[in-house]
Amino acid sequence: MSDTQLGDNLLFLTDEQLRQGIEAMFFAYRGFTAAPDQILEGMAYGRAHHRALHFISRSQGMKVNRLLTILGVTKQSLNRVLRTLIADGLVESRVGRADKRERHLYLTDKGAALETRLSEGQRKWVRDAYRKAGPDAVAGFRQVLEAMMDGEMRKSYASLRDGGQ
Amino acid sequence: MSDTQLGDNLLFLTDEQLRQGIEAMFFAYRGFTAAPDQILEGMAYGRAHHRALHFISRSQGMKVNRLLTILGVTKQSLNRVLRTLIADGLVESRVGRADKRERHLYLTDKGAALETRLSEGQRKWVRDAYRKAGPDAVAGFRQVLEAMMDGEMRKSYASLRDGGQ
DNA sequence: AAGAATACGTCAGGCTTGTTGACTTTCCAA
DNA sequence: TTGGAAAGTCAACAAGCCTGACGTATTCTT
Repeated sequence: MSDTQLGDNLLFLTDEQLRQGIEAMFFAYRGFTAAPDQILEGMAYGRAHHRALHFISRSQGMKVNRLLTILGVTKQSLNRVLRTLIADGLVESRVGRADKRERHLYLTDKGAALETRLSEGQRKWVRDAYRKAGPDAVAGFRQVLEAMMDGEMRKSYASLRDGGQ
Repeated sequence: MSDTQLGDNLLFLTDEQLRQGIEAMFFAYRGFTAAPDQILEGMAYGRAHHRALHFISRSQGMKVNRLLTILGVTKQSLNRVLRTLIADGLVESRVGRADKRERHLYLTDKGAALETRLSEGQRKWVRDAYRKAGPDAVAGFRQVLEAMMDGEMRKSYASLRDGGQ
């Protein structure tokens, strides 16, 4: 392979390309969170509540500890969010059958309703973007995102995808 | 086109696929910001400072108003950040030559040094992800991200890319 | 020249979300 | 059985964002 060809093949790794990618990620993430944020606004809940609802919905009966790992925050931080969701009757916390230290989290009907409302805005946004970009672009998108996770996150991601507890 | 074929072609738009995309975006964004966050940690600066440094670096002489639009925060919020950066000698604010109401922002050598240090960690992260995924995936990644921005952001994004002021 | 509009800065106060530290309850193993 | 580890809770604090109101300098408009 000649130097010129090598150069051409690696053009997508120039600092300028990387900077553009970084900025694209920044702007896209804002668009990505805008829809649910808007619904949440003035609702006494925030993005943290949305995230908790999303993952509990995704994996009903999930233990607090697993949610902690997935969200990557301290348990104290999660606890405040969880406390309000439980107090407001959106989430139910059941003591573990085998191990009574554990708490298993479930969405109530009310919680599921809000989760659906929040997710639908976001899914619509992503769906429209996917449709515009097309299936091949989406495949690439997913590949790069997966490569961008660190080891722990990739595990969480895979376990959710595969329906693991 | 048969129903089966239609179904196959649109499989990337199922709710499950969209959910996975949403989760991938969430986990990847965390990986994406982890490197600079770690450097910042214990440094009296936060992610907000990094963002300001990044965009000032990208477009030296940028007006406060433009930075405000790009970041999508209130002027009070930006001002707190800017004030400390200027006080610490990382950013210089020069009165506009033509219009003296304007302030043009520049990175000092010290500011540029920190910006480089922060960006390098992030660029390395993105570069490694790009390399793993390959050029075609990166092209798709960029396409989807651009489709995921809203109108205003896409303008900001394009103006930065094209070196506009 | 007078008033409106623009660009920027600042004070005050509030909310969400993250942190650390100290604590209880429960389980398990020496 | 006793001590350590694990799961979860309560309290206090900080970062970072927000809104609202106000102040100042400059420029545009009439």
